[in-house]
Amino acid sequence: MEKVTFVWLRRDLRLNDNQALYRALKERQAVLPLFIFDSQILDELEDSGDARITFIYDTLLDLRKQLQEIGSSLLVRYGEPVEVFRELLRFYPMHGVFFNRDYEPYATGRDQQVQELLQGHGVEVRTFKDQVIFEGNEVLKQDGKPYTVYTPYMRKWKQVFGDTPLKFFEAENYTDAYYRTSPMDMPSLASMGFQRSDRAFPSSKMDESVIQNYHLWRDYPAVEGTTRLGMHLRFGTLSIRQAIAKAVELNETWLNELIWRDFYMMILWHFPRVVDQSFKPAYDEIEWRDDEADFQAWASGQTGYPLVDAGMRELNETGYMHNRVRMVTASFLTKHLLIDWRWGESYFAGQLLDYELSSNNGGWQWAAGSGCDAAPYFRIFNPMRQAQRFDPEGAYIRKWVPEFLSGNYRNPIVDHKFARERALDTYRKALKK
DNA sequence: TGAAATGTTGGGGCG
DNA sequence: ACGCCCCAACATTTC
Repeated sequence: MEKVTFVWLRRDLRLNDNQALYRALKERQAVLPLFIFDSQILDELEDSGDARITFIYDTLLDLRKQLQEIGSSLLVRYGEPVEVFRELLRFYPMHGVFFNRDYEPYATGRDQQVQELLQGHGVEVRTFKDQVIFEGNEVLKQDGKPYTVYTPYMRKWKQVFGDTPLKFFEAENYTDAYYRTSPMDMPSLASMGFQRSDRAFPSSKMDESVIQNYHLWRDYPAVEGTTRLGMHLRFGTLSIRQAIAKAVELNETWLNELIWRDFYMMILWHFPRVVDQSFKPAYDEIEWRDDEADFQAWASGQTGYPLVDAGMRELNETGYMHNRVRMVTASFLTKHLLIDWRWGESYFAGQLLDYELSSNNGGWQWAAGSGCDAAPYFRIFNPMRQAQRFDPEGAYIRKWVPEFLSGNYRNPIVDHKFARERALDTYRKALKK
């Protein structure tokens, strides 16, 4: 049996412009892509109908089909990755395992264990940069330390990026290097404890007119003015390099948003404690109210503030929320209701199809004021004013909170002026300690 | 990638 | 013609 080189796919679910796959195909023979449904991650999910699992599953079916058309296949397993590799070592003579680096704390620990296991068996492991343009140590301040403020980071990022065109990892010409095999079975969704979801997923195609007008329309939730590509960047069904190239060509504002993505991934990699601690430690002195009933009202879109409720209902029904509204709902939970940002972050993590730990954590800590380069604590969104400015016709609110106009809408859960002053008092008290 | 409170200015009504 | 007041509009400060 010939020696196989595995390419372990994780958050890079595509066959083209995928650095690990490209390098394996170019440098090796008998390359077999592998995906592992990580039971450590899946078992933590609360909803057995989680649409993201269906999305991954259907994406894998599609990749397997593409691979079968060229005489290869996709190996899919369910379990703890270290155990899966231990088993694969018994069945396959391995030449190597290639994969793209992941920067989350859980993933780095897991990948380290896998690497040790494989190297202990004499299998070469090679890892690559693929899901970001610049990794944590590639954009640093003069003093060699990481940036913790976005704007100077963004300037340096652009300086390092320069003006040479991006190189893509075009793999089409190397299909002979795939492992020849008959079609392989995949574990069923049911066998992993999941049911199929019928939720609609956004397209991974980049809409040029949306990108061109991004700076004009991105703040209006009633308008289809954002790209909705977050999910595809999360799972790698769109390459970040393709997106960056398009942004450089068409829209600076969108480019800056993509740089936020690198920024927050870099922050998470350098400061993994932000996963459960405030970037600014003083903010962990805040006496959160943590009121369960208020949290439920917020989560279910029953706060009596139409823009907040519209956002939460959009999230609950579609798995998506417009970015402007994410800021408003997050500000409302942390400031008006004085509920710990971790509660909100965790709720978004469970609902958002495009959920990405680094960005979600960064965004929540930004809203709560606890993050690096966060909004100062006294910057409190007025949900009525935000609605006036960004949904002036009320089209977004009408769509998600139809009873707002018919007069059956509930009273606000808390008075704005009162909640604002309560938040200021509570934050002030914690921060002057 | 705020909003509210406070300060300043200037036009117009009016005695 | 002038001073006074009101208040909108804008600017600055404060949270």
